[in-house]
Amino acid sequence: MATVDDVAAEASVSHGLAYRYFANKDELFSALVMQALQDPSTELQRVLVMPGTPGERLNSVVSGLVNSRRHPEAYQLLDQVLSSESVPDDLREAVRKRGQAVQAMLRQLIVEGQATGEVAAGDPDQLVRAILACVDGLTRWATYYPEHYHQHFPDAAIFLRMLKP
Amino acid sequence: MATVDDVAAEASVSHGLAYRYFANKDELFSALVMQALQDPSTELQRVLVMPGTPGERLNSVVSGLVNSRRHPEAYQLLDQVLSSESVPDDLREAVRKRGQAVQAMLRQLIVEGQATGEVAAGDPDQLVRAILACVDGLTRWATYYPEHYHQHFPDAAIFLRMLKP
Amino acid sequence: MATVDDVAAEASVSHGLAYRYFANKDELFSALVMQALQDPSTELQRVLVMPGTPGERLNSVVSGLVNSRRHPEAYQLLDQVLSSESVPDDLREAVRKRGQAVQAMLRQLIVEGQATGEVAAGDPDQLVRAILACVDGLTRWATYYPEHYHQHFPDAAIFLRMLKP
Amino acid sequence: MATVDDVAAEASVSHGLAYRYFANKDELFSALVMQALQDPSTELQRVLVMPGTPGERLNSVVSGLVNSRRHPEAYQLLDQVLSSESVPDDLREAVRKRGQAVQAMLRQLIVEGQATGEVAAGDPDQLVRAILACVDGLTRWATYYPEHYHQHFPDAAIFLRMLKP
DNA sequence: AATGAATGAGTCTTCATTCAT
DNA sequence: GATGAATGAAGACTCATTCAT
Repeated sequence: MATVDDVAAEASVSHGLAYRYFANKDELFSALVMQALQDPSTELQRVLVMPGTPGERLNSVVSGLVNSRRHPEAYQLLDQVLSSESVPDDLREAVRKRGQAVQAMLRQLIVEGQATGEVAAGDPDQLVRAILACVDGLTRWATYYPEHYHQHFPDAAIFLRMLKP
Repeated sequence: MATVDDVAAEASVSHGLAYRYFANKDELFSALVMQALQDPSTELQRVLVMPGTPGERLNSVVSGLVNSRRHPEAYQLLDQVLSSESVPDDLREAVRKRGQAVQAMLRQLIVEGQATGEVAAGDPDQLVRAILACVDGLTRWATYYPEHYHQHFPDAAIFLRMLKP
Repeated sequence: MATVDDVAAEASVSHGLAYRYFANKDELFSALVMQALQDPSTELQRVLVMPGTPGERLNSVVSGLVNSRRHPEAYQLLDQVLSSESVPDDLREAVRKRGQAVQAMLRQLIVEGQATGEVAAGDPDQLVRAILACVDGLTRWATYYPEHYHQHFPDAAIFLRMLKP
Repeated sequence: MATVDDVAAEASVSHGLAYRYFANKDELFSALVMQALQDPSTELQRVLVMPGTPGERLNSVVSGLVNSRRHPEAYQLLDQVLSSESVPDDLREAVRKRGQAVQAMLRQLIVEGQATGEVAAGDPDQLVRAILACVDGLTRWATYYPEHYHQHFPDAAIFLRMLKP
């Protein structure tokens, strides 16, 4: 991971000063993550209050999730939180919690969509996991194969086929 | 990353012994990764020489990839290689190379499948990325949400819908 | 060789601090040696530009070399550099180079002294080696028999007899 | 210093076997040194019982000491003992003791030589140190400037001039 | 007797953290 | 508030030593 000196230099302050604002490295890192945790969530909230059938709103949500990975910086940080062992447990838990909120929201839309016949039958939990695994995978690809990432970024429509009846 | 002591303890030996077998930590770690790199790859090769139409073989490959994540240990290690900064460059490159080999193979099948009409039209590169992002995402889910992973493991059929015309 | 902890403790600082000033142990040790290499060399240069016959200047040089061993600390360090296997090659070479400079200077004076008849005839290289072996030997004695070293420190006149015609 | 593996390999046995013969590395090293301590001493004993005036015998002793450094291997080992910090104290003491025996012997001959007028007047201890410093210095030169060592090995006569009245 | 697999204490090095200025 | 000198805990690596075979 980045050293405290790295982070402080990035902010153009001394590492000593960082300890005036944050008790330790974990808290400094947590603060950065919490910030990333806020930004994108708002976008999702808007989708939830949108009008339309469950299937239509599901389309919007999934498209939003997929396309948000066109600028994956914030998500890459959240990714790191989950994969790094040196991250404090409570931070990892916070990130995981947020992931589960997205899961629950998606599950609700899927169940409603199945009721209206707009979404394929089947275990809604499996469908949620399938969709979210894809979105998470996109984040990883953005990180590790950045060269061709934008050129062949998959259209959200492809992922939506998984939900088609 | 795991310490040499961690790895040695995992094998129930002292860290000193590890250095009888591996020149340094990098080589120890490389050996573990190379092993993970071998094991599952053979399975994929078999699928390639299978009989059947491109679409049928594509079904097999994707099902194989998806279901291989039911036991994600080896893939988690490969995941780590890509995400950890402290991994030697040549090792990361080896893992990336292998990923690209899978990409190429999948792309070939998709192009053939589109020719026979078994696979949806569209940029084959996008389809490849969509599929592989999903598979990669499954590995992450296995790692960070292990509790409910097996209960609601998505059926390969869900992912195959992305390729359906 | 001394450990980094030893050297740091000698300077009453933590080993960690040593790494603020020196990239690694080799550079720390090199710095100490280079310092020892500078200090006494200046003295010799002054003798070379002294007035007087070759024989007189030779007397001064040899007396200077011999008496410099009354405070052998710096020379002991140079001694260590040559005798320790764990010293980096370039450092050893620097010390060796300096020894050869002293040799060359001494040889020149001896040849001139032989021309004026102030120095005994014979292979000048042998005479150089004889004189310098003695001086080196004094350094060793200072190190390993420090008890009686100062009480019976040999007068430079004794060594000068080796050069008397 | 050499590792136990090095020494064992030199003797074409496993390091494990070394521990059957020697309690530990120190004792192994001590045994090597003690062996070197025996060999050359016999030569000196013979000189002591030689006939002749003190001055003549002194000539023989010094010539013997100087010329013994034409094959300095054994003495280099003794050198190491004194200069290495990791040598057990009792071993260093043994080597030092032997050095002092040579000193005492030489001093006796010098005192007798001064009585007969064959040796220059002056503090006999200084003369002893001067002679032995030279001999020790020769050992060092053999070790650290081996290239030109034999070509210009100083004749014993040069050193004997230090004792000339 | 002989081997070499196995252990762990000791050393170099990094980096989070503290604190005098 | 702000800096960076200083510390020490932790990790990679070496090697003397032990012991099962």
